[in-house]
Amino acid sequence: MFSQTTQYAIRAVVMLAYHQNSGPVGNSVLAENAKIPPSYLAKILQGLVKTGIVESRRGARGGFSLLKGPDEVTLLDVVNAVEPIPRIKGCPLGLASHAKTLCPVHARLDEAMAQVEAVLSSATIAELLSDPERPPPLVESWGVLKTLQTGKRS
Amino acid sequence: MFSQTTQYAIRAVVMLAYHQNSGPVGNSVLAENAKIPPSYLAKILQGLVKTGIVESRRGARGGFSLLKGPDEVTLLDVVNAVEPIPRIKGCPLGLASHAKTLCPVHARLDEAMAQVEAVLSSATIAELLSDPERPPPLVESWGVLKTLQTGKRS
DNA sequence: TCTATATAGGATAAACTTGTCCTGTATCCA
DNA sequence: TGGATACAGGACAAGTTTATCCTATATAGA
Repeated sequence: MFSQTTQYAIRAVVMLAYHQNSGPVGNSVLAENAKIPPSYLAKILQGLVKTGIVESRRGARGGFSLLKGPDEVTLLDVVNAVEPIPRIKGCPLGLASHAKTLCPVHARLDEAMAQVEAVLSSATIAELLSDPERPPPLVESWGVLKTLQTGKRS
Repeated sequence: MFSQTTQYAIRAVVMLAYHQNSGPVGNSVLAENAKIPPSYLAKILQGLVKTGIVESRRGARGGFSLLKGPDEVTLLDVVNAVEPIPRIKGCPLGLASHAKTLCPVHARLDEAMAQVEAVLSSATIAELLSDPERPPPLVESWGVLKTLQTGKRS
C-alpha cells in the first residue's frame, strides 16, 4: 500500500529529525542508520529537497537536514511529497453523470483515502519521536541515539 | 494506492453483481461494460475464481458469475482477494525491541491500513448498488442496466 | 458425435518501480 | 589555491506490474 520509496522517505525524515541539532547528515550515514540502499536514498532525498521538506548542503561537511522543525512536519507531508495519496475527485471512468456526485463505489474508495490522510496528518514527526508508550522509531533503544548523534563526525 | 488490478477487480465484481440473475457473463461482455482490457480481465477473473469470489463455467454459454450473493461480499473481500491490505504485524526492520509493540511510526502506518479495511468492509456490494443518494456504479443511469441485463444473449 | 463457444494457462512484451554507478559541481579547509 | 568531501543528475539494469496473444481444454447444443 505504501510503496518502498514512501517507506524509505519516512525513515529518512525520521532519522533526520533525530539528528536535528547535529548539523547536516551525510547520505551514507543516513542510509546506514535508516537501513536504506545508499544510492537509492540519494534519489529520494533529491525529491524531498525539491518539495521543501529537506535542505541539502554540498561539499565537505555537507549533507541533509530538515528544512522545518519536526514539530511542523507530519507523515502526510512526507508521503505527499514522494507519492501523493490519490484522492478521487471526478469519476475515473469519465462518466458524465458521476462527475458531481461519485458513485457509491468510488465514494468508498475515496473515503478510504481520506481516512489515510486523516491518520497520517494526526501527529507531527516530533510527536512520533516522543511517544512514551512506544519504542523510539528506527532504533532498538534510546541509548543508541547517543551513538547516532555523536557519531563519526562530532 | 489501489493498484490498477485491484480497481479492475472491483469493477468486474460490481458488473457481475448487476448481472446476478442473468446467468454467466462472458469475459468480453464484462470487459466492455466495465471498461477493462479483455485479455487482462481474463487473468484477474482467474484469480477471483481461485479465491472463491467468482465462479466460472467453460464452453458455450459459459462465463463468470458471483459465487456468493452481492449482499455477502464487501469491497474488502474483493481487494483482499487480489492484493491484500498489508497490515503491519511485526517491525518491518526486524528490530527486536519493536516486535511486541510497534514504534509510533509503524503504528500509525498500520492504523491507516486498519482504517482502509474498516471503510472497505463497511458495506456490501449489494448496498453499494442500491444507494438512493448516488448514481449507480459503472453506468450513466439505471436505464442502461436494462441493456446490460437483456443484452446480446437473452 | 461434431462444431462453435468460451475459459485456463503459458509465453511474451511494454511500462513503471526499484536500485546501481559514474561524472559533474559545489563547498570546506589546510 | 589545491585537494578532499559530498550532493546533483543522468545513464543504465533488474524486478514487478500491466497487458497481449496463442494454444489447450471443457461445455452446450444441433
